[in-house]
Amino acid sequence: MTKFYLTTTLPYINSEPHIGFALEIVRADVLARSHRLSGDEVFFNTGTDEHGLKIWRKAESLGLSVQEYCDRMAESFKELKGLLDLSFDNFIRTTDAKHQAAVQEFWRRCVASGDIYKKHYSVKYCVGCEMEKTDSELENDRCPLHPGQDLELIDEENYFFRLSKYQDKLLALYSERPDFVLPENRLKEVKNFVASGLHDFSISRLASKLPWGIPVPGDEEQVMYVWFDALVNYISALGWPEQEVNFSKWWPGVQIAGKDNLRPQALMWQAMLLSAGLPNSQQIFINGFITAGGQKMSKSLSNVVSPKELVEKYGGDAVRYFLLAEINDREDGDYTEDRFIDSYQANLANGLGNLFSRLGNLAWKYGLEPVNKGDNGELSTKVEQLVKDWHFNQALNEIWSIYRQLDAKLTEQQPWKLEPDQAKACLIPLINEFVAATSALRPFLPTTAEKILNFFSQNFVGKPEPLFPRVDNIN
RNA sequence: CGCGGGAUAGAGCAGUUGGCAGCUCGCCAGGCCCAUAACCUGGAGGUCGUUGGUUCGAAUCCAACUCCCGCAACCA
Repeated sequence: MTKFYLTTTLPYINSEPHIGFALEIVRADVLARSHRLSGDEVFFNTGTDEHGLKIWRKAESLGLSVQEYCDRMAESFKELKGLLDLSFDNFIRTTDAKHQAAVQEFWRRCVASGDIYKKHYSVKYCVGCEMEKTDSELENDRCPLHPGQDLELIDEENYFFRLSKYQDKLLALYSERPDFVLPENRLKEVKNFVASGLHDFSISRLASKLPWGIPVPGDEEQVMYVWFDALVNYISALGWPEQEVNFSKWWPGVQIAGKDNLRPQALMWQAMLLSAGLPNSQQIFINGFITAGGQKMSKSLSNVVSPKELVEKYGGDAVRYFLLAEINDREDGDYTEDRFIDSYQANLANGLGNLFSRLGNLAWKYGLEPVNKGDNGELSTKVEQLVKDWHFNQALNEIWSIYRQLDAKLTEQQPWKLEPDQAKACLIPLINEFVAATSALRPFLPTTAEKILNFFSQNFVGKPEPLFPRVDNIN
């Protein structure tokens, strides 16, 4: 039995779940389910990233205590499990005591490797924005949003991580393992970036300015910067450092992340692991973004799509289907409600749903015997392999091409015109084929696949219920 | 010469090693009537962003160019 550890990134809880995170966790879920079905032992981790100034301020603006705010948001993210039918085994919060202790131990290990040092750090601060500004954010050395105000210079002492030390080791890692980051152009991207030279980065803030963070061991005046804190979750979730056995059983694992997370995951985190003397991740898959009508989703454009609203309207499997079948596996994908509806109507209502009704009705009318779970070895092997290579679009295409063939065969063979015995003889192979194809569908649309398999594996006591109502009946 | 992605039928996209341009939706015409007014068959519709090169042959390889979109370090 093979062991398989898979984790999403931890979404930052400054806002409600985003459709982009739904994409990430649904893909992870398909991979986890697929591994379980092939008999692997799976540990699937997700959770929430809860520290940092933005969270602190957000809670303040809502008049909540920061802990209360975090608790509410963590609940909101946990709701995705039921809504999207997710099968994660662990939900970690970076405010968990166990995680905080692990991060502090991780910090000590990096200190022991000589990779953490203190230095003065001067930063430009815009009073108008109440934000630190980097040079790249400035125009003519002024904040573009508040050009009338002079920037303040703040001189602060922070801890830095010696990222520059790991340039060669990271480059070696990338060349030794060509599938370390997928898709390969993302590996190329991070490789180029590392080759262009790395600078050390600040990993702490003054506690007086940032009260919501994990204390730096041995320095009460400083708290850790959120990235350093959050990345460690991938191993603290496994019980590191106390549960040594469990940790080495699962780590290294596979990570999935959005393309904005390429550097933190494939670069910073890997350098941190090297510093702490731990093995690098096994593989990192980078998702593209979902645009809304071709535009980047952002709060200022108020075009952010909520996965929860979509699920409430169309159902969890419908949302899973759209994300898995219509969003490109390797590049950005686009969402519009029209696109969603078109796909839903064609593939789920008129496609799979209607085919199920056709076959289900005929099975009931002709009083067929229950069908044992059929097997299409060729199809399931192919689909399994496609999933492991993160080709979700193509995997679903393979299954749907069987469904289309079955629709055509039914129309061609017209069992409803035959004598009962002949009709049965005609239907049985078709239903077997349908059940076998649907068996391969289980990791993608677990609820729907289960309904179909259950229907055909029992005595037929009536007409089947529609799986996906037509859109005109939803609104 | 900052990094990377994209440009293929009205729309959305596939095209793995170069070998007669495909899929889904939409549209038109037939068929079927088991089924969620669903399903099936056929058809119309493309100088594969531009220009040049390699080749018997290029959407595919090479070069230059045009347009669009992300990112450009402490930003989930």
